[in-house]
Amino acid sequence: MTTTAHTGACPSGDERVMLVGLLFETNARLSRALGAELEESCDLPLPWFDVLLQLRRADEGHLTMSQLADATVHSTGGTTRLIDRIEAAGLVARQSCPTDRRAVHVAITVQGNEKLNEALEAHLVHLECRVADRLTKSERATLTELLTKLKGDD
Amino acid sequence: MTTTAHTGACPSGDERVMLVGLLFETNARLSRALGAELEESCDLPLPWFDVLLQLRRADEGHLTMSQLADATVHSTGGTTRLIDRIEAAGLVARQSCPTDRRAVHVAITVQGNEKLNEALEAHLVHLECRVADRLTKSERATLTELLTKLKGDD
DNA sequence: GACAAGTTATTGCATACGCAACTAATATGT
DNA sequence: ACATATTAGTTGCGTATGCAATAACTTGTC
Repeated sequence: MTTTAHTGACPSGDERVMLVGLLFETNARLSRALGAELEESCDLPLPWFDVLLQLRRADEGHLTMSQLADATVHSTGGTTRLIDRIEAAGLVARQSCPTDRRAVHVAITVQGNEKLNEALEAHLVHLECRVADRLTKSERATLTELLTKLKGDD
Repeated sequence: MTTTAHTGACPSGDERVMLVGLLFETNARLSRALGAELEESCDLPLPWFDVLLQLRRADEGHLTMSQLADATVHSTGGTTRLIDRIEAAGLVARQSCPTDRRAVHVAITVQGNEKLNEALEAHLVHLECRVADRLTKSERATLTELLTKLKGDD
């Protein structure tokens, strides 16, 4: 009797299973490529870029650690360490929240803003080859719509 | 003079930047949720599930380490350790390749096959809520098509 | 106003992963 | 044929991250 096998009639090729597999793979390849390119051109890790972007988009110009953790889909513990590193590099600053002494506001610094501008400029170039050359504007709109639905609210 | 700022006219809201951000976020939330559910119901980490799935889909019933690394989008070093763990659990087996003595074939074991069947069954239930409830069959087909284009060949 | 229960952030610990260096085997070019 | 280049896999090392426990604070209830 052999110790291995590759039979099995289970739906390993099921359309939905394939779809999420494809989503995971596409994300992995794209984030790997874009992350390497961003690191190469700007010396900025992708997770740092994500943090800076979330902060710039924030209404008041700052977010709490929890909000940032949720926005970047990290644990709060991971976010603490991530912000530690970005803050040590001078790109963001922690500030005490005036209305809740447990909370910490994270804001982007002037230096962080400059870095983000530089990174966005490079990122857009990379996106040209990796995204715009592969999907038309209307396909991108459709994809945005479908991903928004898929993401859900949780 | 303040040390922080949140101004900046750069295209942080650019349609393409938003799209890849959405892709990353959707992937993170979905893989976190599905991974936790799979771990909960089958005690199987998502990366292990991915490996087993890739092996079952492989033509000959086995893949080399390099093929597996590419299929799962990991480094070869990471794949070595990953297979170490899955092999220690008895779900896959390394075999020497008859035609190339550098290469190692990885095959799914009987036990791995059973585990995969169990996991697929559970996974399909989870996909029902997380995917099928959010996208119609035709939307899923469109999404598959767009992601395939976006993934590219690299 | 005091206490219980929930929330916010940080820390210790464990682990998974990538990179670069290395070894072994194979392919290529002259 | 032999030297060189290429490829396959493993290992050492560094690091990023999640989980669970903890401390500080807030909120709701009586």
